Amino acid sequence: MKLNSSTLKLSEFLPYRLSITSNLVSRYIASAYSERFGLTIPQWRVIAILGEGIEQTSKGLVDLTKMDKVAVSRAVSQLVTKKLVRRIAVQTDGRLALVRLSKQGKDLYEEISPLALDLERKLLDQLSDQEIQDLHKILDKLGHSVPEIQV
Amino acid sequence: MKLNSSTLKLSEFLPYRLSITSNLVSRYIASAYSERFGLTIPQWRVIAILGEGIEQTSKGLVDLTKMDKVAVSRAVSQLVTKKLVRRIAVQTDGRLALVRLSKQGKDLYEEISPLALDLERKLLDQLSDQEIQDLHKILDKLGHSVPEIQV
DNA sequence: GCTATTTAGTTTCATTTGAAACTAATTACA
DNA sequence: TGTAATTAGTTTCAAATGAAACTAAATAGC
Repeated sequence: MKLNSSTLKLSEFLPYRLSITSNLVSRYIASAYSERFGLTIPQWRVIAILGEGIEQTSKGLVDLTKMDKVAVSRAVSQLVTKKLVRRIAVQTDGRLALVRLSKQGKDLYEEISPLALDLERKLLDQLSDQEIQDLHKILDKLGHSVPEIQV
Repeated sequence: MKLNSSTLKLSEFLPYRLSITSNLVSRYIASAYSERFGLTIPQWRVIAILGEGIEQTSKGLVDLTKMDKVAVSRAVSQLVTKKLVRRIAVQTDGRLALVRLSKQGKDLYEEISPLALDLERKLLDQLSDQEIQDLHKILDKLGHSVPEIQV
């Protein structure tokens, strides 16, 4: 394969290819969550993090989801409205609120997470285990190569 | 490395990782084009395609950039305003207009394309040639794994 | 030839997104 | 202590995005 070193071809330009593929995957995943559970990707990410542990502050969610604080703020508000999470004030620091899955939220998490893993499996179906490992490693490296705010 | 087969961890969930990394890369590239040339990513993609050949219809640009026709329509209009491209009516088919780089557009292309390759090189700096080839192959496979509209 | 369908491209409108400003609380430190 | 700086989180406003409706031209099928 030509390593695109001196001539520019958009179809082989990696930032372009990465963006196209990622958007394709995101749209696929987003439509599954939206159709089946009425969730947006930011909402789903918040639920996924909360499902992994007990609770998080919004700041914790920002760090763990890599979304910006506006996106997290909105996703949490929407999830509160849907009664999937609750906000719990912290006595010792009035700026903080812990976010925690409600019973309904936990049930939803239990229902979605197998689907998510299944979607991932379908997506990675054509890749060997080696390629999946390679991809993780490559994404790590790319993340570290981008100046400024890293993954 | 754990292959994430039965438990869900967002930080290892590939659709998520792909999206985060791709957005990071896109933001990095977008800010370079915007700061130095006042171009958006869609505008840049149109110029990149036109720089590879002589001219294209908007439909051709849609197919080659994988952007939707609204995005292409807007990018072309903006580039016409900036006098970087011209629209040329087609005598034999009144629906079509060919889009072609102006002299200024060509000059800009000549200036940007080395920068683009340079940004790509910086980004891929930590990857071996083998890994770069792997990444291309993996993106191909992922694109084909997504149901419906493929890359 | 004449109507129906398809195709190219644009416009409209509603939603999403993100930067910047803002509020409220905490911490630093003179 | 009291003021300045920092931190958590929300709101506001403007720009980007995308689906759907629309215009105009070409093609298909009768």
